[in-house]
Amino acid sequence: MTGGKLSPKGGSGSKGTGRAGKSPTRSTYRHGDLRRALLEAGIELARQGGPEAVVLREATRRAGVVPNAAYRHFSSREALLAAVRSSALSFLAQAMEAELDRIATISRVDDRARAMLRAVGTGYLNFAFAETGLFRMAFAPLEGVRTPGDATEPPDPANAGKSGLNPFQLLGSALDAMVSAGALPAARRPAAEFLAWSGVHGLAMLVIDGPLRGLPPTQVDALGQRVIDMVEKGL
Amino acid sequence: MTGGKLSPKGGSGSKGTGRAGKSPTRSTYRHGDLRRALLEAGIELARQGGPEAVVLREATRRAGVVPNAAYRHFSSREALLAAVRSSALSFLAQAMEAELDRIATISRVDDRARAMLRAVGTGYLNFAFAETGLFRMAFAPLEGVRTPGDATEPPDPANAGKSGLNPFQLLGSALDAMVSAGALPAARRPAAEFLAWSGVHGLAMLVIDGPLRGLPPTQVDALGQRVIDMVEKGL
DNA sequence: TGTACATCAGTGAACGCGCGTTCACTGATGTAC
DNA sequence: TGTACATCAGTGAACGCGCGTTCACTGATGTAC
Repeated sequence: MTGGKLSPKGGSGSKGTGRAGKSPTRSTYRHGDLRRALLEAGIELARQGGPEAVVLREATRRAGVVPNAAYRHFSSREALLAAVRSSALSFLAQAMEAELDRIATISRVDDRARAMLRAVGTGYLNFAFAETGLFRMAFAPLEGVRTPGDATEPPDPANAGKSGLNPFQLLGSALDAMVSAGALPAARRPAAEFLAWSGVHGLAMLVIDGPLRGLPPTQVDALGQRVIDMVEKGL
Repeated sequence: MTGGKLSPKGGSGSKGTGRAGKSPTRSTYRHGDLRRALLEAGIELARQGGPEAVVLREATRRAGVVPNAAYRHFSSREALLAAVRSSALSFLAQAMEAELDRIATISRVDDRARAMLRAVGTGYLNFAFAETGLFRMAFAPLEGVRTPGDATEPPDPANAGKSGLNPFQLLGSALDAMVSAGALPAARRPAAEFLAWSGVHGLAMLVIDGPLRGLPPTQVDALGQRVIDMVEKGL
């Protein structure tokens, strides 16, 4: 029984070398960083197939570990899903921030505020279309979690981008900027995030999962900008 | 072996009487209308738990029949799902028509056209919130079907309401009326259904499955009207 | 009016599937003396 | 510097689960003569 599934090429033994990553074999008995490996496998699974594809056993397979080993690091499949979802939300925030970075040069405050709103929306849609699986993961309803998207609720840093803001907060700050700049009447500010969010989220869902699936990318992008027009004008 | 699962209270024997409905026992060897019974069971399952809950074996259980009996009427679970989805779309169309009926009395054509758009949106949201499971069923992505919602594509009468129009067509006709009445510039008409649809669909998804889950009904309704305001103004 | 036969809707039994999760274990690591 | 021991990350084997689907069957119905 010596050896078994371990170490076909034997050797290193010392710790620190032991990040086997996605290889299904490993040279050490201990994995080294199994929690991270499972999380990364989970993210990859979600990327390809959304939340349903995040299967505990498959994650352990990819980490080169026996199925129940996962329970040292996650109390259940749901717990793994929750961690993957936090990452997905964080990626979404980053996509939104990337669009925000592109408009940093605009000087007029009202133009800039409006551009922020558009950037936030464009980043959201870009992510939804480029990373369909992760986008669906970000908004998957999880049993235990009160507000599934978690984009609205307790500002968990795990859900944030580089700015420290989560996707929902990024939208909120764009709207605040519009009010400050006089581009949006203060009376319209309350709950405005839900209106704007509905517009882009709806298009995303129709295109990703729904009746608009299969629409050519150029048309999807055009539609995206028109939805954002509608939101900007209609708020 | 005579009797078995059949006929505890024996009797009728003649056909036509034999609609056993949801009762798990039946007095005839033949069921009478199993296809319909399976479909209705499927609708009930979808109503309670959405598409995932439409489980072939459970539908047969409710129809009081052995699991594989379903294959006399549906070639696979997917085929049953497709039939259930058609019904769901038809119910959605009816909910929209019900709202349209309420505004039949408005005389000014432009007011009336605008009210049609609002009615269509309101009916859509009412249905989404009142019949969450069926709403999700209506837009579930099915393997075999080209355009999952089927609300856009070949106008299958099975998806329609009393007017003969499916949900997508109802929206389109409201927008056409707005153009005729001068309430919407013709230049804005193309693809306008996708913009309007995105707004209401997004809110529906956020509330049903997403981060806005659990919001009190009054707030949900208020938000619904504001989204419709945004759409009307932003189109 | 009666009999023979084809049709086909439902039965009965069984498959393989992969999943999440539990149990008792063993081997490697780090620490106290 | 060496030894004893506690810790705990990963192993190995097994569960029960319900699902969709296939097979060969049998019983009821309708029709041709």
